[in-house]
Amino acid sequence: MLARVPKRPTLQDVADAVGLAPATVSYALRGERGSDETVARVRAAAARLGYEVNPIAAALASGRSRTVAVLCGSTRDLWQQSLVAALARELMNRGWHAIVADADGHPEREDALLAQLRAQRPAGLLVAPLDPFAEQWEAVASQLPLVAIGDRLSRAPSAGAVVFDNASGVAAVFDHLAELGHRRVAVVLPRRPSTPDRPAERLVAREAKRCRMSVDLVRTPPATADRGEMTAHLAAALAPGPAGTDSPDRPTAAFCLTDSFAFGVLRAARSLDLEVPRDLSVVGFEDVDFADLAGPGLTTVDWGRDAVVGAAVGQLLTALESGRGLEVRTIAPRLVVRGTTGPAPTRR
Amino acid sequence: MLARVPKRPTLQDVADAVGLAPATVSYALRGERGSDETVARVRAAAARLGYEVNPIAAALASGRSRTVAVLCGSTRDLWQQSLVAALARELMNRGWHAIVADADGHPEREDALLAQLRAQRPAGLLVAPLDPFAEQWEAVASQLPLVAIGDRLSRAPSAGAVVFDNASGVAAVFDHLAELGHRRVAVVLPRRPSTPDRPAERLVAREAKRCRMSVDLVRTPPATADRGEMTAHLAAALAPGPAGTDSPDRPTAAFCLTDSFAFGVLRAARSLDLEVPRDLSVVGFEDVDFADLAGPGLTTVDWGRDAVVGAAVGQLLTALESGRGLEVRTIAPRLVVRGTTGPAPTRR
DNA sequence: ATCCCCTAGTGAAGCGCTTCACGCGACTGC
DNA sequence: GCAGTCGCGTGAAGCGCTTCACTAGGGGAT
Repeated sequence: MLARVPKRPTLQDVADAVGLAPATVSYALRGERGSDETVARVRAAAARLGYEVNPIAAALASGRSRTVAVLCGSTRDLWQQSLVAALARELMNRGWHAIVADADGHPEREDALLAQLRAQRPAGLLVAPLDPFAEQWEAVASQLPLVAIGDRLSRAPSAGAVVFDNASGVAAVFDHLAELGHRRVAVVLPRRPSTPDRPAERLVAREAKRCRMSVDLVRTPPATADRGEMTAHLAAALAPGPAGTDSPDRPTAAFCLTDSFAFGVLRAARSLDLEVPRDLSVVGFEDVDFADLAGPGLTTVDWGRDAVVGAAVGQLLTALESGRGLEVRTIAPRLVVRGTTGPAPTRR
Repeated sequence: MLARVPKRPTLQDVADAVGLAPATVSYALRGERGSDETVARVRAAAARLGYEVNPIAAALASGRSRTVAVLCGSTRDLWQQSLVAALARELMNRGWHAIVADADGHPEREDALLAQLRAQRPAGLLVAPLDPFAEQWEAVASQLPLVAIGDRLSRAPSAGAVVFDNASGVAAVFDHLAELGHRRVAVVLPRRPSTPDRPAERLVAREAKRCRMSVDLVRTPPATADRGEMTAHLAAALAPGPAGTDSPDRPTAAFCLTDSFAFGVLRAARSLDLEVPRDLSVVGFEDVDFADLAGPGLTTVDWGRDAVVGAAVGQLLTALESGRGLEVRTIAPRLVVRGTTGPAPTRR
């Protein structure tokens, strides 16, 4: 038989202890009303009794809670995994709670998940890379403060966002590759059937033109448990053309819009017997904590996870606590040159 | 001005719709009572109205919730990060919610975090690697179903656990290294001042003896944002001794009890100009999703994250839903040989 | 001295659900 | 035919908090 759970003190207990009404105690603890002296007495009594408000009761009574829902596209993606962990940590540190969900790579599940999350009556919502074009966001954002991370939600003007200055990031990458003499670069991006003409592609096209480079667009299936498919796909895209032609008849650099893809390219390169960076330069576009952990270190565009998390959580909580409005903030990325980029192989 | 949030239907609304008492509806929706016909009618009405129970009100009234708190030592640890993400996903898929917190590497914060989590009145608790010897677990486990992951909580007999059969994992590693001719191995483990004589160390000592190998115990600071400290520490431990002595006067293999440490060793090796696996073999002891992502692929002991998550969540929810007791389950690890281990360098 | 307003504090009504204790009719067994 | 059961359904009491509407008293302005 389990020991009985010791009963926690309630607001009423504190009220009895100080000889005031529960309402007074409630106001005092939140510092909303009451004389300084009363507030002090109430706080002291609460501390003495070990009282803590029951957030569930508070949420029911007020219709609000100190809980934020975090929804992301897939925690199998390394960047998102690290992002979600950091978001949860930051929320916790600020005295809030996170309930997290991920669509696990199935965008069609988003609706159901969102409903499931909202059933918990979160005070706000943080959404990490999902389909930013979906119509639903408009309805959601009009009811619940929402901050998107990575992309502004084009259909939801009232939502806040923390976006990356992709233009400068992409420009930095192309400059870097151009300097190293690369003239043909594979751009690896996710295969997203639903959103044609993505800004990222236009950006890439523009920068490539500026640097006078040709681009192979490689649309890649997402990282699943079985990475074989992704690797094979990338290997096919990076393999040299028919023998006898000018070597290398293939991109000499790969620019991956996700670090997972970059790791995929590294695997593909190994399977093709291409040495990095001698035969192939590889650039990522995130900065998972461990991009520099293994091998020669991945050259990558660092999105500054901590800055992003700070901006997103800070913005949301400020809006929640002081009613200020949400806005779109831009975080400037930084190119981190490590070991996977080098001079383009010279033609023999 | 925001559009008004459409009022959600309540239990009362459903009751009115079917002409029954709220109590009846409540029982019917949970399938606890009522004739089949009534249950069907109630369910139909609920579906028609788009009714969903308000989990907050339910939690307040019943003192229980479909929420599980997940507490871990540090989501900066790659394994734990991936574990937490998988736990949250699994819980969500089963219709439960996760609220997560991590001590961020500060065991002394655990108490406060636990209090913060428990204030949310979770139905159960999932704790990933933290100090399993702490006394507090006893009190916690006696009040709240708790499943530990990675270590059985020695002070809390009523807690469930999913543990790894470390003995067979460690044995496999030593066999593997012995077969490759290694005679001196560095064992890299976390620096945990408070828990002397850890079983892991005894295990290592026993297996080393069995395989007639000598061991350098390397206690390493945890992976912080600045990985320099860790790398330097490891480099010092792996550097050859004074020149002129029998070469290599250093461990020829490193066995890391955490994959983060393995990546640290890889960095240290690079800084020492040791080639892996020619000069130094490296074995990890986890299997973060991406141990095979970069470089030659890390030889590692695979803890089978999905099996672990399934066992932990399954056990906890079964206990919660059907009142069955908790138990200690053991997951057998698997040695995955990849590219970071090879024959010991021969003495010149 | 009068009026008004402002502040501190309070009573009571919920928030939306669960659950206890009970009424009622139908069924069983003798 | 009658007490004892059993299953269905219900009224009402909370769970612990917030918040509205209000009272009482203490200035300041007039």
